[in-house]
Amino acid sequence: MTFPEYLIFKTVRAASPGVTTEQVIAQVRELIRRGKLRPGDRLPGERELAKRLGVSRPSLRAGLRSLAAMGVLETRHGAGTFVADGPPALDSEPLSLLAALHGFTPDEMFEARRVLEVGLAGLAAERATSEHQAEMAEEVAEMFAALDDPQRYLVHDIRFHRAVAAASGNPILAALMGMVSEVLYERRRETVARARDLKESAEWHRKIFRAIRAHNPEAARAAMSEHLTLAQRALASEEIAENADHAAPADSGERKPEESAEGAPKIHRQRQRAAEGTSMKAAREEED
Amino acid sequence: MTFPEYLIFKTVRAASPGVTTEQVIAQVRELIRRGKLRPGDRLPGERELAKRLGVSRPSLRAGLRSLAAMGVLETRHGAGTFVADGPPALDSEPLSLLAALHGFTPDEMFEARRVLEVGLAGLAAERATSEHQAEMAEEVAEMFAALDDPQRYLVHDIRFHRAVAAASGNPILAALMGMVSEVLYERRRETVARARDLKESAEWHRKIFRAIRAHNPEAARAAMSEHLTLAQRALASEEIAENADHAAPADSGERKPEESAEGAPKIHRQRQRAAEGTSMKAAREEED
DNA sequence: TTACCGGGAGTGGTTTAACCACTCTGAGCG
DNA sequence: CGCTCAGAGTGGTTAAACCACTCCCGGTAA
Repeated sequence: MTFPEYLIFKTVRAASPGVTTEQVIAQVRELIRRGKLRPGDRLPGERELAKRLGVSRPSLRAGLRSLAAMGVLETRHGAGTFVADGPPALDSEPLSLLAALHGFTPDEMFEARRVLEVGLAGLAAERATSEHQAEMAEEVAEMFAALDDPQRYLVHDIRFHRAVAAASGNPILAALMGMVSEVLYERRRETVARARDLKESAEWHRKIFRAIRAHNPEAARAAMSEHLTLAQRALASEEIAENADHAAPADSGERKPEESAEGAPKIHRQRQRAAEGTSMKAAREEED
Repeated sequence: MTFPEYLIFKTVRAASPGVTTEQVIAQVRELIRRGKLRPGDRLPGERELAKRLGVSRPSLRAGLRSLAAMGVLETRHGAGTFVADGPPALDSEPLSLLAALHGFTPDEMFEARRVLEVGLAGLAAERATSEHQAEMAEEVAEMFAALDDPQRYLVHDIRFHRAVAAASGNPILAALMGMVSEVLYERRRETVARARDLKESAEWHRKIFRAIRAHNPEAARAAMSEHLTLAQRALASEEIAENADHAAPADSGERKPEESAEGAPKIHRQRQRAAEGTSMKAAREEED
């Protein structure tokens, strides 16, 4: 007896510019902006929604997929389509691919992270509540307890920085920091086994925590900056050691030779004019 | 005579987990990470690509659409699908929707922007080349020349900040700044007509420029911070004036009454467990 | 020779209709 | 009372066909 009763979704065909799929996106986007759709909400089924909007199901699906790639929607096979909930977060995948596409260096990534985290540390020192302080203290303690287990240490390292971000009270900066960090951690997970000097790292985290607890923004910023500079240096040396093991793999992959006669371009190269549209997607990690 | 000669794209059906579409995404992602696909490259046609990967065309399209929503690909009707080129940029749409979804305040957005731009200004002061300095000087001049034309002023305002970002030498921070700024400018475009005190704003930009030219990071950071604080205050007062005109529209939209019998939920509300995937999309703006 | 412009080939965009795979729920059974 | 499993409803995939748009190339006229 499902009835098209309260029809928030109205046919969108009339007087709408652009391609059909764009209309679907625009429709859902407006519902979100108007507050009609809130985190956790479940959308009507694709068949019904397509009927209501006056578009075919594949077109509807294309639109929903774009929104899903943007992190706005989540689809669960067999269950339905939902508005993303959970803490505000931006997908790291677009940034990761952007990095691969334009050859961002780890140093540039670290620099971006330092700018963000130093700012976050300063804000956290101004605003951290006792709850946030307790969370940071907890993670610092866990780090000291995991000095002999790099993998476990890394988990609490990440959580500490996440706690600082939360304590800053600025969800946008926190989301940006998370996005950048995730890309960096992708690389770090591979070399973390070689991590050394965890003790010194833990000490720096404690220093940051104490400055935040003391509500001393300048000290917090300085400590965070110093910590990240050291971490960057440590990571660089680890990767040098890594590359020393198996001779520089660089770009030569384990891809089959696959005859590439003369410098023939693998793909038609062709210039294009500027345009629009983008999206991103990534995998979330769980908390133990 | 198009021949499947150098087949970079190999069938992906064998031993691949997850849904079909994900395999397409993973395949293209890997090609990008391996450097086989570079900005500006044109992908094979959808029909051929689908055949090579061993998936149906709709599935292939779904994957390509996700990547397009992430900003990695660009499709042009009648022309083809291309790897995004141009300056590294992140789509602002996901952030914009995230803001609508979680109710970010303009103050929070401005704070995020200040952290980013103050950092960028500091880096620019350390590294700006004479070309970058010339660009900034040009925009400052244009701003002074457009004091009586808020719309035109705004254009050069945006360009100045973009120039500073470019001068910082850090494309990641520049992309993040652009993403945040774009969301802010969406709102500002509406109230810019009321802009006042453009003279003072221009003076601050000049101050920032002079600090960067003098390679004085601290002065550049301070000037940028002050400028943004003032801009934030000005925007706030503009919006107050704006709301004073037409009585607070707030949430009540011009949507038809459309019977919403009893507080019935418009959409089935239903909790869900944490998951993954996201995406975003937005429109690029052109240069005059 | 040069400039224009028309058409066709090839591209992405859309639709239809059907089937598959997964999830959730509730009726029935133990 | 608790478990199980079948069914309904969900998103995921495929097929084949057609439409709309771009681009380029060849013919034509200046």
